[in-house]
Amino acid sequence: MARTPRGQQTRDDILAAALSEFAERGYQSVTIEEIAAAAGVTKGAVYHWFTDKDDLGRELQHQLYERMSSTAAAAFTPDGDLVDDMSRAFQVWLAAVGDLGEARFFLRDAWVIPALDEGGRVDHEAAVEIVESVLADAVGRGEVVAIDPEATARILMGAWAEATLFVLRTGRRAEAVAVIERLVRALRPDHDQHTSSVRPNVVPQEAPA
Amino acid sequence: MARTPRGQQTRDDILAAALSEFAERGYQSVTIEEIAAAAGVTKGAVYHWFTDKDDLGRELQHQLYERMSSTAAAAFTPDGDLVDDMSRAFQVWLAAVGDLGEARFFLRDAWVIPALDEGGRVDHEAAVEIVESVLADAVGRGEVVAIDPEATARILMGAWAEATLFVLRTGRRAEAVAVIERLVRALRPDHDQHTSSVRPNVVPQEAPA
DNA sequence: TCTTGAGCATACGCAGCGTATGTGAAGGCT
DNA sequence: AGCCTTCACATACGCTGCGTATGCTCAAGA
Repeated sequence: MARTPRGQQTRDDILAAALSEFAERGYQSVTIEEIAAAAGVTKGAVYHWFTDKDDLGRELQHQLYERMSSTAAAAFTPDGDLVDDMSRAFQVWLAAVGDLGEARFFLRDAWVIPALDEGGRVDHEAAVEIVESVLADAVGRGEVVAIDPEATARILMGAWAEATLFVLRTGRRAEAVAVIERLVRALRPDHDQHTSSVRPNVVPQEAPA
Repeated sequence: MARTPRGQQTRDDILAAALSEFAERGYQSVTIEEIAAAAGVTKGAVYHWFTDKDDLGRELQHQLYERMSSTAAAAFTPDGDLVDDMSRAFQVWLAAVGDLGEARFFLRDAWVIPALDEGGRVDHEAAVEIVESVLADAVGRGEVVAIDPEATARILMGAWAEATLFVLRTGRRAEAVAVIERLVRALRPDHDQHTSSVRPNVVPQEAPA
């Protein structure tokens, strides 16, 4: 695809311009020519590097996914506490997310770009599978009640996405984190057996804003 | 708008045809002329009853919302148990939802039809406010831990929507209901009172815009 | 019978996407 | 030193689909 350094530069320019426009005005209402103009090239350049508008959108989705998920996925420790891991992953994710426009493009417009079941959703499916396997492990260790891992993973991702938009819209980050943590904590077994090992009293390392 | 019975009939035909097409192939890829053809009329009839494609889409969204939410909202009893109410509301909602295509149109395409913050989302905002007020009441009664009602309502709605799509895709209704119930149960106060000391893991990050 | 307006059909302009084709510059080949 | 090829775009065009402007038809009053 990208061969010469000059070509790579224009390709990056196009992607950056497209992300900016998409974040500001939404995927549908942005024209190829507008993207080209914002990148300082013409339509031909865009169609040289991308087959069509959806291809460009999918590439951007993939880049955003890489940026946000790579750090978030690292927050899941192999045998760590599920609630801690999820809470940390969510906050790392929040830090990696850009502004509200980018998040809306990433989380909402994502469903419009491919035909909804084509190749563009592989990233999202991969993310679901990560959460799913983490949940399955936790279930296996008895840390979490026996609950369908796939259903739980997908539903949690829905909550996750909505929480992201809420934080970016309102700025009330602590509230959203508290809710997410509370929801994940719900997956722990009931306190009937009340083993003291499940006592996650986390000491704050820094003062919360 | 709709004056004569014949006109009302045509208008209903257009709406029915549009919903069918949207559910099958998605909002964007369906043409006005295709809708008109499916309804047995021409484009002129569609533009006689609706100002544009988005207006038609918004009307359908509103109809679907009415159908699904009217029953679900009735499941919330004035001073009932929150977990029971939410669980019942979710199942009533599931029963009112049509097929997967309709749900995808309703839950996914909804964010594309207006400019995302225009008048089309009033239904969704109203639904959020219902849940929010129910939560606020429950918080006031001490039935639910002190938690931001708006954040909780929105995040729960995200989980709710994802659970709906999961059920319609997989048919595993019981699993999804179990997860939803579990998540709502998480909002109840802990039996042992160590909630107030729990702080989320703090990740260094500047406040978003 | 004539008018009026509601309910649609037909025809058209225009934007925006994708394609087909043209062009200049930077290397290789001989 | 000329030539050719390939990359990296630009230009021009056709086509689709939206919205609009206008024309037609029929039923219900006047």
